[in-house]
Amino acid sequence: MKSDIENKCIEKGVRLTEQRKLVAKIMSESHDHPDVDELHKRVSKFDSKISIATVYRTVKLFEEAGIISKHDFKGTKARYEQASHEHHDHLIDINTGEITEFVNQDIERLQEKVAEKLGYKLIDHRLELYGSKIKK
Amino acid sequence: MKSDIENKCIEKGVRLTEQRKLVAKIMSESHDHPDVDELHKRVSKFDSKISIATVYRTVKLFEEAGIISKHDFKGTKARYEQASHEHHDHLIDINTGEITEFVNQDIERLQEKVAEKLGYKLIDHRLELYGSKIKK
DNA sequence: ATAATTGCAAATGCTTTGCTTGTGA
DNA sequence: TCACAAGCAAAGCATTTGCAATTAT
Repeated sequence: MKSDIENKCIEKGVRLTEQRKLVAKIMSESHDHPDVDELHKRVSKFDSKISIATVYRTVKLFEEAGIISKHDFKGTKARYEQASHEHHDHLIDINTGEITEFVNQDIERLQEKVAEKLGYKLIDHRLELYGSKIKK
Repeated sequence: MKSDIENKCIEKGVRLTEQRKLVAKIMSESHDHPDVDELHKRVSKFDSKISIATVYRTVKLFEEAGIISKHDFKGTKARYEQASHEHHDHLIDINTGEITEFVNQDIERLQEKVAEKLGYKLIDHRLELYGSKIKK
């Protein structure tokens, strides 16, 4: 059956090819934040001839359609995740690279306030926490 | 006389060359957030033979010594500013690229709390607001 | 003196693109 | 059918690096 992302492509009128369906499927099933290289590795298991240029073009296309999100965390290549309904931010483990998602409405509200106070309408933001696990 | 950054270099035992002194001087006097290209342009007015490779090496050196800070804002090349005593975050005007610095202790505190709740010690963070000016 | 730094150009790493062939609606 | 997409290799862009010549301590 069709993957989540494939359905969103149909919704948005994004033309589907075999390669795009495959990237859609893999991204739909990935619950981490793979970079393009990793994504290319994953799709290559199902289509050994898919070009990395196609993967680059596809993630860009999906991102521009608002179907997936791109993140440029410090010191890493661009990573992608399925765009989710609820907005969230990220905490990155500086030792392992592990990513935890979180939502904090208080911070969200304060950001708007800060922007407003400075005479701006908040359009977008980036909040990343970098930390190390506390052993208990 | 010696620039702020030049003094910090002496403090930290960073070897000073003519080129480094010049970059130090320009960065000390710059109250914006120039990228390497812009910085190279500015120092070239005083030393037309300075290589951009040297500028790259110098900002990297200063950054590793904690004397200047590097920022990778969305969709731009790396930009630098003199490391300042008080921590602050940035609001970027999405239309003009203009940068406004701000501090918000409530947000800072909440970030620590979020990290803690997730089992992490907060080591570093990145908070950037992207907005457009409200015309009044 | 001599270990570190410069300038240059070549190399790098990630990402994009031109072009020819293939393909989805 | 035929505008658009894929694959390949080449190009692009920011940044780094090897090497021979120069310089700071």
